[in-house]
Order: sequence, then structure tokens, then C-alpha cells
Amino acid sequence: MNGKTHTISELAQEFGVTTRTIRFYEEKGLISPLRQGQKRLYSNSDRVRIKLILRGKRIGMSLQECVDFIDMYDPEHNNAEQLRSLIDNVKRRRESLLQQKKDIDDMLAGLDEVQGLCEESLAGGRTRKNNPNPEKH
Amino acid sequence: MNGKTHTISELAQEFGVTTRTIRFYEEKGLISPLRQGQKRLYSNSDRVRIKLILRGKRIGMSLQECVDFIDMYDPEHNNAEQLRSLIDNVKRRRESLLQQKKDIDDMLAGLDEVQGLCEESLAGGRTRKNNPNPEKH
DNA sequence: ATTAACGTTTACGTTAACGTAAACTTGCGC
DNA sequence: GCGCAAGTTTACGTTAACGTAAACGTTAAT
Repeated sequence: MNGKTHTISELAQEFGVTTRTIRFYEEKGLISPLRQGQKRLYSNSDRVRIKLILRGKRIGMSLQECVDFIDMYDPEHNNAEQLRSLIDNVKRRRESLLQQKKDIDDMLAGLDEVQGLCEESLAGGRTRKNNPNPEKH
Repeated sequence: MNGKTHTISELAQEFGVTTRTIRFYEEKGLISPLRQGQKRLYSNSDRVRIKLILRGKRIGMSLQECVDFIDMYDPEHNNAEQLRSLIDNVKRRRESLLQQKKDIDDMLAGLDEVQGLCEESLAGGRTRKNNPNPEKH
């Protein structure tokens, strides 16, 4: 079940990061590529982990949070105790993500408004009556 | 038109941050509260700015990005040049936010899956035809 | 008047997440 | 063999976003 492998610079290229970054993730225990002599060989599962890490980072997670998150998919689900704890964890994460979605929606609404004002101002710089936006200050 | 003002500890309390954090934001030019003698007096607009900053932080923005974002609402929209640049900026931000939403939705889907597996494993740990989770002996 | 609870400035410390540089080794194209 | 590109380790540097501590001022109650 061992598919294609990748060099570090291939992955760096693919994800738009430096090799230093990838080695740093290994240093922190987020990935563990095989070695062929001294050189690192990245499996597809390594690739996916990096992808998940970067996805986490895009929404503002720390590397530690990324690991915690990824480890949920790959659980050492021994006993019921741990399972229940994991479910709690999942619930907290979901709450947090939903809050983030809400934040994003609010910001998107703000952007719409700003853009509207801009375009209006560009189009009819003088033809408008007065401030149609009772928002801030 | 000057409403209620707040002390630094009131705001720190309200937002669940330390006073150091609020002073730090001022140090970085993100807010500029008035003074009454030596003491800072925070207006409601200061309060809102802090709220917006923290919202930005929740979705992983840096403080600088937060400022940039907030300043969009409060534009020095002088000439058409600047307006067009602002619109471009808005568009880029929107793209980024939409990507983040996508990331979040993917993660939420992952969480659903994990939780499903957990609950299944908890509920039918013995009543299932066969152990869906291969333990080691 | 003293203490307590708040505020202030100044300044050094800390953590995360890499950047950057130096000094190797290794495979390969000529 | 030689150079060169791509890999490696080691180690110090950097930036953001605060934490933490010291030393001090100011009001309000005891």
C-alpha cells in the first residue's frame, strides 16, 4: 500500500512554503517522514498531514491545535472514558468553529457594505442625497 | 453626542482580556482613548474597535490585518484611485474569508464524522455483529 | 494617616513559528 | 574527477503579541 513518495522541495513547492517550514513541522513532531539514507521521503499520508496543518493555520489555529485536531481523526480510542472525552473535545471545537463562521459572515457583510459605498461613490459621486449608512461612531 | 465612558478594567473584564492587552493595542496605535488627567477614558467607539480587533483575532488575523480591516469601514476615501484600490482590497479579503469558510466547513464535516464514529463505538461496543474497531491482543 | 484598590510608566522576559546563514554530504551530468 | 544542485545538521536571529515585575501616583474608605 505504499504509493508515490515526494521530496521535501516538491512538497514545499506544492504548498507554497519553504523546506525550513516542513523540517520545522517534523522537528515539532507533526510529521515523521521516512528516510532513504539521510534524505527524507514523504509519503502521501505525510502530504495529507501537511495539508491539514496548513488548513488549520489558515483559520488561525496554532500548530499545537492543528495536531490536536488531526489526532482526532486518528484516535487511540481505547476506552469509553477517552471516547467521551474526545466527543467533548469535538463539541468544543465545533462551537469554536461555528463562532468563527459567524465572525466571518459578519465581516463579509461589512465588506459588502463598504464595497457598495465605494461603488456608489465612484458612480454618482455627487448625485446622492446623503449618508444612507447609520452604522458607526 | 458623548455617551458613557469606560475604565480600562471594565473593558478588560467585558472582553476577557488583561489591561496589558488593551494598553498594548493603544501602544500599537489601534485605539486612542482620551485622558482624564493620567487615566484613560474609553468611549464607546473605542469599545467597538476593541470588539472588532478581537473578532479579527478569533479568525486568525494579525493585529495589523485587524487595523487594515477596520480602517476599511472608516475610509479616507479621497480620490477614485484610492476607492478602486480599496475595492480591490475588499475583494481580496472576501476571497480569503470565503476560503476560510470552506476550510471551516470541511473541518466541521470531519468533526461530524469523528463524533459519529465515537458514538457508534460507545453505543454498540458489544451489541454489534462484529467489532468495528480492531483492538490488539 | 494609613491602607487598599485602582491606575500609570518603564522595561525586561517569553513563546510560537519560522528566517537565515554556515558548513557539510550526496548523487549526476559532463 | 569536478562542479553543481539539492539535500542535510546546527545554531543563532527575528517578529508578533503579549506576560510579568518594579516603582510610582490618586482617590476613597477606615
